[in-house]
Amino acid sequence: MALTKRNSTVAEQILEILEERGYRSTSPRRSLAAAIGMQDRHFTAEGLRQQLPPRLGRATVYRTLKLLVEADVLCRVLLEDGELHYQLSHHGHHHHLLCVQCGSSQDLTGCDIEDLLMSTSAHHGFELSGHWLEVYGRCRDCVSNGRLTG
Amino acid sequence: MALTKRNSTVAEQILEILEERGYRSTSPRRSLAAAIGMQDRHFTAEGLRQQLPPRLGRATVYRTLKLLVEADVLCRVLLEDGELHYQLSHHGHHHHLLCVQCGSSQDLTGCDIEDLLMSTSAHHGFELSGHWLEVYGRCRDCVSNGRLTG
DNA sequence: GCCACTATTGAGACTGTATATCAATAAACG
DNA sequence: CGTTTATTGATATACAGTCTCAATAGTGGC
Repeated sequence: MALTKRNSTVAEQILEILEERGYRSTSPRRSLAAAIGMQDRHFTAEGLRQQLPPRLGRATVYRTLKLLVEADVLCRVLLEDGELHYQLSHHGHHHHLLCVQCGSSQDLTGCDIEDLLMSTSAHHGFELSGHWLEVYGRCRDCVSNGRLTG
Repeated sequence: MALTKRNSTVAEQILEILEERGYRSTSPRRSLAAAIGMQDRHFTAEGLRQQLPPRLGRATVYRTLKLLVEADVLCRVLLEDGELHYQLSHHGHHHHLLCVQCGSSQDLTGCDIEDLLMSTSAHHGFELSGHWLEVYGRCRDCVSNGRLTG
């Protein structure tokens, strides 16, 4: 259900996915989809709302974001300060490397976290059903472009 | 700085740790410490407040909880629904196995998460500075006491 | 014990995020 | 078209947490 760049735009794909799930294609949702397609970073609900016509109600923004998370179009990103952001989801369940300096994020791939958790949980007699992981640090660019750690 | 059960009560140890860090032993803090010592589960700030004399202000509860997290007396626990809880911290930085059925939590030990994250991050040119992990599932007791998955 | 100094408190206002209500509106489809 | 039903948005509300600031209360010195 995740987005795969083909010939259609991100906004079009978002609407398609919603329709596949039985949701109507409405004018507010088209605006939302277009705005989400323009984001190149993770964003907050309120930040997104400011980029939309003011007539679009707050509730609609939050409702739609929730739908899109359920549809795995978006994923939630928890910043180190507790702020909740959203970003396009590309890989089903995955985790993020969040740069605390420039705010960029990359997906954490090539990581056997799931396996490790599964086996460790088993040692505790624990039947694993889910987990939440965010990783904070500095991305390659920020590390090389200057030593400023602030 | 974490708690170690010796001859003194948890409440006494909490106050000692605060004093070591230069904070005064006040009546509200004694109430808070006593109440925290009574918890046998992770708890919310508001939940704790309801167990305290009403004259104890909301701000004081939140302020003290923050102090205790900084002092590593408490750690934060993020439930699957996004609710933030607190519980006594025993092992410095660690993670939790949270039972979604009975609400219990155990510390995740014998897990090389840090090492794995470190090496995987390095592959991405990422300089790791911190992370947040919570694991959800069913504890040993809930798994054996009945097959109900609800 | 008393004083002076300063940390701490708490009432209440405020912020930011998110959800609930519900009448009005607008898709979808025959 | 017209009917049906999802959707919307203004608004109220909820909730978690922080800020302000005058009043209070520890603490250490005497």
